[in-house]
Amino acid sequence: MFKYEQISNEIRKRIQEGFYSLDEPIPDELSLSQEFSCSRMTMKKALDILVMEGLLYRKRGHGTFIVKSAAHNGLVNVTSEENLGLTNLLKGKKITSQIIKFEVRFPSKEVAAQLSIDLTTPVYHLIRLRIVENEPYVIEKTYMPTPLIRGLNEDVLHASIYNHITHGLGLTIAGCHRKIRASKPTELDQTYLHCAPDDPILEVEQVGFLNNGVPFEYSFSRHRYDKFVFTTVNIRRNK
Amino acid sequence: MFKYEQISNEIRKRIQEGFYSLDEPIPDELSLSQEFSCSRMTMKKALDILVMEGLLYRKRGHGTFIVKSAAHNGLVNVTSEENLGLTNLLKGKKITSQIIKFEVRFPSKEVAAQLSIDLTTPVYHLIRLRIVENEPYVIEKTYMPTPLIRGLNEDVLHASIYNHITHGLGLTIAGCHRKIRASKPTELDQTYLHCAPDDPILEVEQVGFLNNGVPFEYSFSRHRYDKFVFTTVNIRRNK
DNA sequence: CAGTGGTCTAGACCACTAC
DNA sequence: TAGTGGTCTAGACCACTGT
Repeated sequence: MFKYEQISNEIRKRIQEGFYSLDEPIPDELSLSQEFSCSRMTMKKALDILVMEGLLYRKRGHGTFIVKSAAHNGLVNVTSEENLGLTNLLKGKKITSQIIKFEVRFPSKEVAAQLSIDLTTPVYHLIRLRIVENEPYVIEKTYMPTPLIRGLNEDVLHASIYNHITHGLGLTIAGCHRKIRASKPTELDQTYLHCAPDDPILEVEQVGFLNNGVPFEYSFSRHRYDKFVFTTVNIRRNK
Repeated sequence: MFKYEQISNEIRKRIQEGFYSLDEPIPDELSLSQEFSCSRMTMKKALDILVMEGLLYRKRGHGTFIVKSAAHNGLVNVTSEENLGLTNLLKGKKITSQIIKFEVRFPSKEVAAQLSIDLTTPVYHLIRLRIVENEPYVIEKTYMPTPLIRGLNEDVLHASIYNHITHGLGLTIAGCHRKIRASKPTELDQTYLHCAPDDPILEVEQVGFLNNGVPFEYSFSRHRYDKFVFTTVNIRRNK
């Protein structure tokens, strides 16, 4: 735990508890760096985190302020933009998986391109239905390079692939690129998600990559439209 | 234009032009800071930008590498996460707007809460159909506080509200919070977007806020499912 | 061990804002 | 003019990786 993390955690707590007034700037960077016994650069880095989280904004020559819409509702979009897999997102709920397909294949051109592998590297091709509290939520179609994601078996597929990758294989997930769109339900969707022919689907196409920049999964997740919403926080970079 | 921006632009150009090998790390931070005659902190900040853009990744104790999936396709998701309005997104295309509703009202509880105003502050309530090259693309329902967004008129509504806010009013847009979901088409959607009763809609609920943290718009944009896809890049924060 | 990136410091000057 | 945040420096030590 680094100093700037400790400091930003402390200030986040203060914001949430109403320690600072909403109508005035919080103390300036110099004062705060003295209070926390750190340099101004470290203070700035701590505040940077809260700015990125949408809790604070800065006004040059004026001060640093609390974003009102972040303080007035209880949500406080702390560390949005996670991608830990459904199992970790819905902790506490009973999640099960039905395996619809579990094969090894050569990749199509498209899949090979997305995974940065050649056409002769086998990939897992798997389709899972994810069920939350006995209700179908999402169908995931996933491609993963077999040399990278070893030891995949039915036990893993019934639990959490992400936990297998991070804990079982010791790999570190760095992030993902996503495309989000609306789509009409396919036959597969209707069968497994129990949705009507006119129920829309929220589809997320995703390339996940590791710590070392290697793509490890290319997936299409098709979500029931009444069960999912994707939230993003966009902050403009400093001009 | 700051030094770290110049440097990150130069390195981005190099990556895109294949100046650096994909199999080796790019030069280390000390060498680069010497090449660009800057401190290591500034070099780090320049590289930070490219890491956030998904072009580079770092491996502690090893070096800084180019993300293969970013180099091998021409897309190179540079400065993703923009929110400049349709007019600026689709530059070069002919965009027109049909005004469906343009009223001033007192806000509902929900709208007032999202805009951080009280129930007695009037808001613009407007609905626009945005048409690209003579095809309907999206219906936008927007609420904006009248004291904040002054000078709204039909000319502005037919052009670009975002440009009015930034150039006309001299305000600076800082970012937005978005919720993205799939939805069934309403009567309004079907009428104006010319979509079938079973065509899904991609809805984006958005609170936009200014430089000074004040929310300036609360909107629902309903997109034709065959015209839009939302792209996000998620990078895990340094652990 | 040497080489890398990650953090942190104690200053400096600049740009912008309000008074 | 005084106070703020934004940038930048020249160094330091630490954590991690490979040989």
